[in-house]
This record gives sequence, C-alpha cells and structure tokens, in this order.
Amino acid sequence: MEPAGSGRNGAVESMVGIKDVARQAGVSVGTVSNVINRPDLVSEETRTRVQSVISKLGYIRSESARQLRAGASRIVALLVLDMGNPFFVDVAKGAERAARQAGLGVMVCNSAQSTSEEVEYLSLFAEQRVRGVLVTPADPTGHSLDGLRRQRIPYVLVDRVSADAAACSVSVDDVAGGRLAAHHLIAAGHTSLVYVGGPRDLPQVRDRRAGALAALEEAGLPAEALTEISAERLDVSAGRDAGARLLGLAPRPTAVFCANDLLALGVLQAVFAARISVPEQMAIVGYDDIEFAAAAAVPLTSVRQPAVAMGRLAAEMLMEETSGDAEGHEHRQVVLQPELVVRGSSLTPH
Amino acid sequence: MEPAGSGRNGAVESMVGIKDVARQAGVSVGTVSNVINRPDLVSEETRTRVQSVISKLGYIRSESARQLRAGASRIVALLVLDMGNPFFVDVAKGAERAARQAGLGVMVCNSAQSTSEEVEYLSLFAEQRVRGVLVTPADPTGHSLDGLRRQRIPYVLVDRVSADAAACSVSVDDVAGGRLAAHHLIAAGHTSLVYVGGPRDLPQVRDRRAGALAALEEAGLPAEALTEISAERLDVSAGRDAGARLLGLAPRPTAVFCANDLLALGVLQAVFAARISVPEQMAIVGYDDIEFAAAAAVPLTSVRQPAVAMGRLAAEMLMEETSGDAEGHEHRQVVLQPELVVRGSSLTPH
DNA sequence: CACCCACCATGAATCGATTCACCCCGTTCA
DNA sequence: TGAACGGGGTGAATCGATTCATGGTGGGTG
Repeated sequence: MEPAGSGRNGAVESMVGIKDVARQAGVSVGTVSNVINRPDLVSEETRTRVQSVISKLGYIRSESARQLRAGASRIVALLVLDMGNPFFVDVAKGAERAARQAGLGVMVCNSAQSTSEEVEYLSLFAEQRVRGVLVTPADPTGHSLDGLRRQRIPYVLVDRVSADAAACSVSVDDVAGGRLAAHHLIAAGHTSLVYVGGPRDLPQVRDRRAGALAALEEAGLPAEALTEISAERLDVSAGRDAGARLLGLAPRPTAVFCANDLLALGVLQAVFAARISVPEQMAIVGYDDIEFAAAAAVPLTSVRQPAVAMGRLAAEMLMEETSGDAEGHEHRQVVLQPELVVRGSSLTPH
Repeated sequence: MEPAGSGRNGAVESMVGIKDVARQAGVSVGTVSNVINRPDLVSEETRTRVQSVISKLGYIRSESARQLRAGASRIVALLVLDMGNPFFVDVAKGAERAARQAGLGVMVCNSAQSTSEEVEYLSLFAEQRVRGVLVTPADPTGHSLDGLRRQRIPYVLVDRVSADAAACSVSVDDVAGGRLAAHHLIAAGHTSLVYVGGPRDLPQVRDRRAGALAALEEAGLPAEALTEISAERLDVSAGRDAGARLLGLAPRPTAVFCANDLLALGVLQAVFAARISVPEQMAIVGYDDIEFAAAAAVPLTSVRQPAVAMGRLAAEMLMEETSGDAEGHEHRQVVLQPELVVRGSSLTPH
C-alpha cells in the first residue's frame, strides 16, 4: 500500500505536506486543514480517517506557511541584557512558562548590553514577524525601539518603566529596593555606606543609588555618607576590580551596597582575599537575590526581585495586547515591590 | 481590477510588502527581489532607486514567505539541559556567535532535564522547519531524537557522544576530567575520596565517576576508597543536601569531588555552615569551572570545560552538514580535552 | 411536492517572496 | 545584413496552509 498514488516520492521523499495527506485520505486539502484547526466542522468518520493518515505519514504542518497566511507568527521574542546573569534566566523562565501555556514559543536572545546587538536582534524579530517582543533595552536613548513601533510590533518593557507610556512595562521599584538595602545597613549601626554601582546610564543603577540616598536622608545622615564606586560592567570580574578599589579607601568602609549580586560576589571575593571578615569587619548587601547569593560561602544579604513573576507578567501583558483588539488596549505600567532577604553577609556586627 | 492605486490601505496601513516597493519604484517585484538578493544582476541606477524606496517605505521582508519558498528557515535551535547552569550559558554564547556569523539566528530553549519538555520543543522545531538542532538530550534512551531523524532535520549532539554515530557530536572527555580531578586530590595526599554525583542515567555523571576510579587504580588505591553520594539534581540546593549527608559520614571525608560546580557550591556552603575549613580540613573539587566557581569565597578548584568552544564547534559542524551536499557528509565525533584549574579549595593541606 | 435548513465537503483565492523562462534592445562579429 | 550575444528587466508559477463562497445531499416542514 505504500507507493500510494504514484511512486514519484520514492526518490527524495522530501517532506510530506497537507496535499499528500489529502490525497491519501481521499479528501480535499481544505478538509485536512479543518481536521487540524476546527475538528468540530468535520464528521467523526472523516476526522479519524484523516488523522490516522496524518500520523501514518508523519505529517508536520509548516509554520512558515500558516504564518504567511496568518500574518504573524506564534513566537514571542525575549531580549535580555545578560544571559550570564541568573536574574535574567529567571525572567526567561517566567516568560517562557506563561507563553507556552498560551501555545506560543519563546525565543530568548542576549543583547549583552550592546546597542548594536540589540538593534540587530530587533530587526531579526521584525523579519520574523514575531507576535511581540519582551525587552530590557540596552540603548539608553530608547530609540532602538522606534523600529518596533513603526512596524506595529507590540512590545513590553521588562525591568524598566516606559518613560512615555508608549508601551506596557513591568518593573520593580528600584528606588524602594535601594532604600531597603541602605536602611537595613543603617539600622545595623553603620553611619556611612559605599555604593558599588555600574554604568551610569542604566536606570537600575541610578535608581538603586537614589533609594540608598533617600534612606540616608530619612535617617538624618548627610548625602556625603554615601561613597560611590562605579564598576565598568555588572558582572563578577568588575566586582573584583571594584572590591580592590574599595579596599584602597581610608578609612576602610564598614558597609557596602552593590548594584547587583554579581558585583557583590566579586567584592566579597576581593574582601576575603584581603582577609577581612564578613560581616564582622565589613557588611555587604547585594541585589537580585540570585541563587548563587545564598550559595556564597558567606551567604549574601540581597534585595530579592520577583524575577519569575516579572517574566510571567510581561508575557501575559503582551498576550493581552496582541489578543484583544488593538484599539481597545491601554498600556499599563506595572511596578512590583522588592523584598529584603537578610543573610550572613550583613548580620549586625558584635 | 483592484482599486489598486487607490487609498484603500489608508485605514490600516498594514504592512508594506515587496509589491508596494515595486509599484513605488516602477519596477516588477522580481526586480525588487533581485535588488535584495542578487544586487549584481541589477543596474546601478535601478538598484539605488529601489533601495531608496525600500528605506523610505521601511520595507522589511517577510521571513515566513521566503522560508516557505526556500523550504528551510534560517534558524538553528539550541536545546540545553539547564539554563540556570552557567556552563550552558557559555555553550549558548559560543553557538550563537558562530551561527550569527553565518547569518543564522539561534533559538535557545531549555528542556530543564525533562523528557517531555524536550519532546515538545523538538516538535516545535520541526514545525518551524529549523535549519538544524543542537541538543544535549535529556532523554537517556535517545528516542526523542528519532523524530528529528525521520524529518531529516540535521542535529548535533552537544556534551554527549553519539552512541550509534547517527549524528555529529561535540563532547568533552569526562573520564579524563574525572581522572584529572581525582589525581589532583590523590597527589595532595588524600587516600580516600567522596564523589558527589547526580542522576545515574546522565552519562556525564557516570563518566566523571569512572575517571575518578581510574585515577584511584593508577595510584594503587582500591575502588573502595571512593564513596559515592548521589544528588537528586545537578543544582546548588541539591548540593546543599548532599553536603549535609557528606558531613554525616564517619570518619569525616577529607576530599570531595563533585560532578559539577553547582553541586560543589552547595557542598561548600554546607561545609562552611558546619565551620569546617576548606581546604585545611576538607578539599573540594568541582567540575565545569563556571564563573561563580572562581568567585566563591574559597575559590573552587574545578575542571574546566571548553564550553564556548564546544558551542562554537557544534554550530560549525551543523552548518557544515547543512551547507554541503547532504550525501557527502560524514558524521564526526569531536572530543575535547578538559583542564584542571587549581584554586584555594584544594590547596595541599598543612 | 416544493422549499428550506443543516451538515459536510470542495476547490479556488490568498498570503509575500523567490525563481526562471522569456523578451527587448543595443552591440559585436562574421 | 543577419546572427549571436548579453545586460537588464518582466511576469507568472510556486512554496504550503487557511479560509470562504459554493455545491450537494438528506431530512423535516408547510
């Protein structure tokens, strides 16, 4: 029964299409399509017959063809700043779960904080006609997103608020987070802090610093009580460098707040190498509460961000925007609250 | 015919296609296509005219349409076991760089060691008609890949050798790595080791253990000198649990070799919590040399795997397989060598 | 008996880009 | 002068699935 209609597929056997299924099942292609997409329109008998042919031939429908017709794909893109940061891995997990529940695929990409990579990826997404984009922009000007807007590709900002409300956004209140961290250190008796920040043009870095300043002010301490060290990047090795600079300060700081956990781990390492004990001689607080923060030899006090929830929410908001009629959509700015997780690296001294 | 030139697109302005460009530029669609794909076939004058229209209208070609025609997409998929493991992030980086250099996109997905997730993703890839797949299989039986083979989708195994040589593979010699680690500990004077492994059906876990056994034998030590503790998963929290069990052993072990760095960090944490000093009272060696290994408070001795190179090689081999004529392709099994990186966690005691 | 409806299935139009056979026209060469 | 040539361009066929207007059939109703 194999060389069904004719033997012409014997040579390459290339790819079985909907036509092959239709021929084998003795129905029209339209009917096969209905079996797949609206089974209730097809009689029981035809349906089972077609379906058995489908599985016998191993038919797999072509996404490109249906996309072409439908106009948009079933993929949402997620563009993050740093795949090496477990924080973004969590965001990706949340987004992925939500999207897949809705039958969409997620394409995770890494701009590595480079504006040019970002632009390249965004145009790739446009060519793919992705359903939408979840993005933590690298470009501080925000102009890299203009293309999306022109192409009418919906997008949701992740871990950033939309300045002009031109899109939905999900973010965490970084000022509150900075305040939590600094307040904790102040309450432990420290009267001056070092803030290990990163590139100034990152809103996260700025806001967390602003929060720390606010906490100082609330405690009646002067702004000069905050010393800032700027790391080149937000990763561990930059943290080590920052740690070295930190140790050069006189008098030696007793409390350090880092813009993220990668930096904090680097600082911790430098401090350890100098045989300074944590938290007795120096308290350290990080940000993000990545898994490795708890796993550090001196578990790191950190400001937890609801990363998974952020990813999930972002995906849900995107799907809300794409499914409902585009006109009736109101952009929303969701701001989540961070939470302090106290661990060994900042326990009250003495 | 149509109200062709009319303003009927004024309402939605939907999406500018190649036809719009052709009309505006006063040429045929075929010519526009040539301008984009084979510019040398078009006269200078026409080319610049068309190109200016393209940028004026903001035309972006539809990948689905060209895919449909071409039969295969310009995307390769990468399916890893655990996005939370920085090792795989590095693999992804390597693969991504290589693929993008060849003008291909990479879709990174995470099976989270679940066979069902893996199967689901693989069928998603088949629908997308991806150019090829790079995969570290979760399914120990390897049957989840049968679908790919049936669909004639080329794939390359990553961090695993292909048992039946049905595909290319890039892996690291895990036996050699295990031997390196154990030999190092033995040379430091330890006469018995604990191996903290993971799920037994993972070849990586088995091979590293085998390597350790080989090292013991070479040193004239009995196989009983190796005690094994099996963690549930290969992550930090499983490492903590394993660490607790480790501390329950009597006499207390002096040397521990972990199947990967996540486990080692967990063990390290448990050991620290018990106020046992590393490496003086207990030496620890991990595997993978992830960035956080060096950043641990007691920097972790680890077996470095060329993760980035592995990703790059895998992508290159895949592209080699897809570009050349399929018939002339010989599957290759590339095995890279690991390297021991000695740090504080295993320095010779006393 | 004529009419209408419900139910199934059909087949052609469509999505947007690529590709290829073919045409036009000016040059060159025998 | 006519043939051969070739650069530059055209337009229709094509990829595979979806969708919708249309057709056919059988049953129920006025």
